[in-house]
Amino acid sequence: MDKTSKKIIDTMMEIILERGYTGATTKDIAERAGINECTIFRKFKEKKEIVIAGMELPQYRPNITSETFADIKWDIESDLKMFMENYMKEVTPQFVRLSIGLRSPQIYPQTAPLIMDIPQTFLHSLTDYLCEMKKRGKIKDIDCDAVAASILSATFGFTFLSASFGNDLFDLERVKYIDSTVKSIIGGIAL
Amino acid sequence: MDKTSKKIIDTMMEIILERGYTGATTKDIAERAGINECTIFRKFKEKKEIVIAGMELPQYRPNITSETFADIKWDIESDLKMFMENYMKEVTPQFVRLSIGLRSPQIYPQTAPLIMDIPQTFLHSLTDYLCEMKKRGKIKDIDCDAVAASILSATFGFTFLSASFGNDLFDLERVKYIDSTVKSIIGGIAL
DNA sequence: AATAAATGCAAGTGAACACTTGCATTTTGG
DNA sequence: CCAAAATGCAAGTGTTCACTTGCATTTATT
Repeated sequence: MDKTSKKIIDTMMEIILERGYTGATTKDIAERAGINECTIFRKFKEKKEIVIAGMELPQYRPNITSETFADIKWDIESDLKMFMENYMKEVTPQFVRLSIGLRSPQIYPQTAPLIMDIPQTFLHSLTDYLCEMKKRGKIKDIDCDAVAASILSATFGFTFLSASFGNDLFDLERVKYIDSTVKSIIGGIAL
Repeated sequence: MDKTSKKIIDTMMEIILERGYTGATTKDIAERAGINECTIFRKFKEKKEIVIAGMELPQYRPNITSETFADIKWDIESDLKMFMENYMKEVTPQFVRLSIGLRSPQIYPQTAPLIMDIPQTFLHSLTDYLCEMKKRGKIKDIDCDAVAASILSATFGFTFLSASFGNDLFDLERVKYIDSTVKSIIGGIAL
């Protein structure tokens, strides 16, 4: 990847974060990247291609695979924290904002699968983990799919809401949120 | 509100669900609504105004106020279910998709406050409720803000993910999800 | 230094879009 | 039935956008 192409991609992603895909005009990109507009089209066949190329860079694609959640200690508290922490480490507010910006009809079909892959991987790893913990007699006889769904939703929901509304909604550190959520789910809040 | 204006709004909202705000051209709207394009501009000063007018209709604005969560029995299980159910009853997948479609730079500043109001109301009501339950000695000595954040995130996260990915991600009924989530949070999953 | 590749520059193209206008026709309400 | 209001129709405006072209200039390679 040459320097100019990289600069174009970075600038495009930057503007998408601010104004979404349709709001990121090639003129804007050129201006902010400090290059000529026609250079963009010498590097990329069309505007779409910039984003697609960007999504292929590790920098813009959270590295969520089953290995992301492989460091399991078979201790429910530290493991759940690990799941949530590693998810949030990769799925940053920036990525969430980016994926919202990518929901333009022009490119959604091509970007959606890449985005959807992430919750799916989390869900499968977590479900497998919970089932194994149940088998080992380390947790109650729960519905693993449903509990995994709760934890994914709580993890994703916090990330999304923080990314969207910032501190206006929650006045809560990530670590504190994870701590409290895991504590509730493990020990319950009832007496 | 006259019939034609209503038809325009409905059609606009329908197309926004499919293709977002910028994807909803006035030509499309006119065509699908079975009216002439210029009629749109006789009813509304500009395209934006259609959406703003739509968002003011109860039909497109979830009715989430503190009263939505007023039916409290002071029983933690049924109350938490009530919170989650009433939220999900109002904040439908359709509304979530709509609010995503409304994230165009052209109208975001004007629609954002309306959308943000909803999680905020939920959060405040739920926090107040948890504090009161704590005071009454009905639940553990928890961090009410943090637990409320978990429950909001879990509720919103499920709604969003279902709206985005449908059954491809979760194969889980809403009722079952709520049941399981509340059960985990109350009783915990640890032995 | 010579050559080739990358980039700048300026102008432009065609399409799509929001929005307008003037006038004919239909619908509505008293 | 009649007047006023609402809508249709057809054509058009100006702007913005993605994308192009031809040529000059700079940068990198050998």
